[in-house]
Amino acid sequence: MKKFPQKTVTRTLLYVRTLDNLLEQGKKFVSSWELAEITDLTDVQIRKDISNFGRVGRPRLGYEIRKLKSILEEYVLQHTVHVVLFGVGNLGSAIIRYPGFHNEKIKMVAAFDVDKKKVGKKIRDVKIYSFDEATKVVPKTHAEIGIIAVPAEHSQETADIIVASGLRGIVNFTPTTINVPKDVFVKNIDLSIEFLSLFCDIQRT
Amino acid sequence: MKKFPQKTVTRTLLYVRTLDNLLEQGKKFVSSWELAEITDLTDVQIRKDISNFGRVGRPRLGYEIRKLKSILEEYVLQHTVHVVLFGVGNLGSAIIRYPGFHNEKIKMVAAFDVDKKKVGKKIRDVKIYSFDEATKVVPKTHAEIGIIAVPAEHSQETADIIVASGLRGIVNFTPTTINVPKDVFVKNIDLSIEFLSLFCDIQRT
DNA sequence: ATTTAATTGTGAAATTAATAACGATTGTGG
DNA sequence: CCACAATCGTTATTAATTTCACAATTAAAT
Ligand SMILES: NC(=O)c1ccc[n+]([C@@H]2O[C@H](COP(=O)([O-])OP(=O)(O)OC[C@H]3O[C@@H](n4cnc5c(N)ncnc54)[C@H](O)[C@@H]3O)[C@@H](O)[C@H]2O)c1
Ligand SMILES: NC(=O)c1ccc[n+]([C@@H]2O[C@H](COP(=O)([O-])OP(=O)(O)OC[C@H]3O[C@@H](n4cnc5c(N)ncnc54)[C@H](O)[C@@H]3O)[C@@H](O)[C@H]2O)c1
Repeated sequence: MKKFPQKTVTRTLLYVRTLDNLLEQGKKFVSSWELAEITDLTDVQIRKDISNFGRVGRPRLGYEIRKLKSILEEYVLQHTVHVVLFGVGNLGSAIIRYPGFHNEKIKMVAAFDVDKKKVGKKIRDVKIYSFDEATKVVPKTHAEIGIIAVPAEHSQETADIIVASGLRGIVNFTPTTINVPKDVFVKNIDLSIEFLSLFCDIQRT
Repeated sequence: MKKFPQKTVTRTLLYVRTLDNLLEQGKKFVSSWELAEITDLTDVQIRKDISNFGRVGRPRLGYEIRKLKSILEEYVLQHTVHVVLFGVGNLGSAIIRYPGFHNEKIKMVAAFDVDKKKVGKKIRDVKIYSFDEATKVVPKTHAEIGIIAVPAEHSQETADIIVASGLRGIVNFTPTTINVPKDVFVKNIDLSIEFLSLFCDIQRT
């Protein structure tokens, strides 16, 4: 896999999502300008991003949606991502029920909780295991990413279990920074910070 | 409010969160190096960010935590942010119950749903109103930010209601791009894209 | 009082990302 | 078949951000 600007990767995933929608609407071609309208970016930005993946557009017509989508996916979506969830509380339950995590792109394959009342249950075909079973169960699921949705004070021990289970990616919803070996990638999603930074944007105008 | 690099603002909010924790632990001083360890950034980055707000550190000792915190907050946390929620489903219910949205920094003040069974109920002291009441209720709450947590196909109409209610900020959890006037700020949180981009990071190593 | 070592603060360099400018291509209509 | 206008793709330019190098400061040790 060649390496592209990090931002390009994120936007490319947005393009794929958009192209999916356009396909559903029965459209065949789309121009960089139209994509810019939909995604709230600029047409130049979009052409620049796409140019990373080769010459795929046709002057006067734009991009053939199906073709563009398949080329982009080749670079950013080689195969299904399998995720496991740690902490089936308020947030975890919502995530486990999210249809966006039960499709051909992302599949949730197992969940873990310390609460004995939850262990053994199933939500949306996802079985809930005890935390102790993680290092044994996770490898069998072929998961690549673990989600941390436990109380903040247990985020580090959960991260340790995730690492011990062999996962290389973590999405951390707790408002804490976790320590992991440097070959493990962490994406922190701190909702409070998102809201506060948006508020700063508003104030500064 | 002066304007600082956008990235600096986000990190500053992270520093404030970290300083809060250190204070709770009873610490008095912290060095840029220690902050770097905790936040997983570099010490230079941290000093550079802080230098935007004046000379606050002391060589040989580091930063006095209480003082640093109060200076940073002066720039990024003038007062409580009030938020209202649209869509009290799986995700919305989790958010409404999140303690992080019921403190002196962020306060959820109202929720809205079209489901008659939910309207009139209360979760965590937050009353659920009907969508029709939004333009009347929201202004009374002094809210600044609206959250979109309705099914994706209703995101645009919800955005329209939020704008009509006079809010200048939107946090959009649906996997769609919404159209709003240019003086309204939108923060899109697309979990699927977060997961997929993390997966790209993993693959590229 | 002087030295030393740790630590901050900052201008300059390097990197990364976005924007602009413009040439190249090609479907369309005459 | 030719001119035209729309659209892509690429190179150059500018802007934002991070990293580097090092001077300035000062608490602590002697
Ligand atoms: N609720 C939200 O909308 C929201 C939003 C942003 C961030 N968060 C963060 O997500 C995390 C979970 O939030 P929540 O509202 O779902 O909390 P919750 O208390 O509802 O759920 C926590 C779950 O983790 C399990 N758990 C408890 N102790 C555990 C341990 N030691 N190890 C493993 N699992 C344990 C509990 O059994 C429970 O099922 C918290 O850190 C919170 O700060 C929540
Ligand atoms: N569940 C998750 O963890 C999750 C994660 C990421 C994104 N999302 C997105 O968040 C949104 C909500 O997800 P969810 O799982 O809570 O869905 P949900 O179906 O559980 O909840 C949707 C809520 O919105 C209300 N609603 C329905 N139609 C409405 C309308 N026209 N106007 C206003 N409200 C309406 C419903 O009554 C319901 O309470 C979706 O767009 C989803 O894609 C959800």
